[in-house]
Amino acid sequence: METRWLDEGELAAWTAFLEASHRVFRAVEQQLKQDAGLSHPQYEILVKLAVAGGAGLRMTELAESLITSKSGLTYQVGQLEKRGLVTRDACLSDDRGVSAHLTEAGAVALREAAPGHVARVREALIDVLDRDRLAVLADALTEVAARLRDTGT
Amino acid sequence: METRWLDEGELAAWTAFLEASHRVFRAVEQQLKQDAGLSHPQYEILVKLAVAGGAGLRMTELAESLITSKSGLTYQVGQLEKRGLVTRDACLSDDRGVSAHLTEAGAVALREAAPGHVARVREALIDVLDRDRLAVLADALTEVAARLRDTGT
DNA sequence: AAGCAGTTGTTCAAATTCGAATGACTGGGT
DNA sequence: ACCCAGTCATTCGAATTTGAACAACTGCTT
Repeated sequence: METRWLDEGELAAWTAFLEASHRVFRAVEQQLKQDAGLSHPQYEILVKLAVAGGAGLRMTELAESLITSKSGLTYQVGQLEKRGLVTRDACLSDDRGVSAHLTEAGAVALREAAPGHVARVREALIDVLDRDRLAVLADALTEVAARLRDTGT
Repeated sequence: METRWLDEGELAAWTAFLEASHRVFRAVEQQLKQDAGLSHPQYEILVKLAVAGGAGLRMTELAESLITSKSGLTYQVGQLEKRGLVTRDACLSDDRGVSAHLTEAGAVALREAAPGHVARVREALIDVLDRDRLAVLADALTEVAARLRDTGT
């Protein structure tokens, strides 16, 4: 099959996507590490667990929602557990399972980290765009994510 | 200062950005590794060097355009050099400098890898969006990238 | 109730990433 | 000519990531 190369506009879109993603992640990562001593994956784990509430979350659910490998998650949760921000408990309904919970210290750490993180997210992405472009961006990327999610990617 | 939390739309945009980025990178990474035996960073190095042509590129220039650390680049270029896809030569005008060049084998590897890569990029991002949304996306992310570039991030 | 394919989470080794430290060199000012 | 702050690329160790292999368990089927 003949390759359909990217035209000028398409290439610009791809390039911008690459550069923006890298730079935004870098900016966020740096802020969190510096001000809260957390990596972005770690911060995301805390957020997901906070949202989940008392019930906690299974490791697999957590790994899927973070789009990371299971082994990577095991490692990161281990790190957070060492610091006392997270607990791992056996699952009642499924002996194979493990569910992670936010500790009180974890909730505190999240509360303290959140304002600086949100500020950086605004600075790097949200506040750069006007309402309309942001809406289109959200819509477009939601669809992109959804497609890949369904593909099993 | 009082924190300006993200409203519903803003949060949706940030979430979509996170998920889409992760999934797109993952998809691209997987395709390249599987079909061409290259990591995405490695592929990008080959592309930049191909564009640069005979003159090659300084390590620092390369690192900046790839948005990676210099030490990370040294490692990856080392890997490519081992495989004979890239050469490192002393810089004539600056004895500290090193410039990287694409070898004939590197050019071949790139030619062979490109079609599959482009196809995956289309599938994951470009072809998911209509012309208008793609244009807005490109425009928006170009600005996001530019801001962070200027900030030194 | 026994088998079995599939799921769950961890462990392991290998690959990659980063930042700090290093050694070499540049360029301009004195 | 000499110094000195700054740049260049690499090296090093530590942290992180990944996939494959593994052991334990589920729940369906027979």
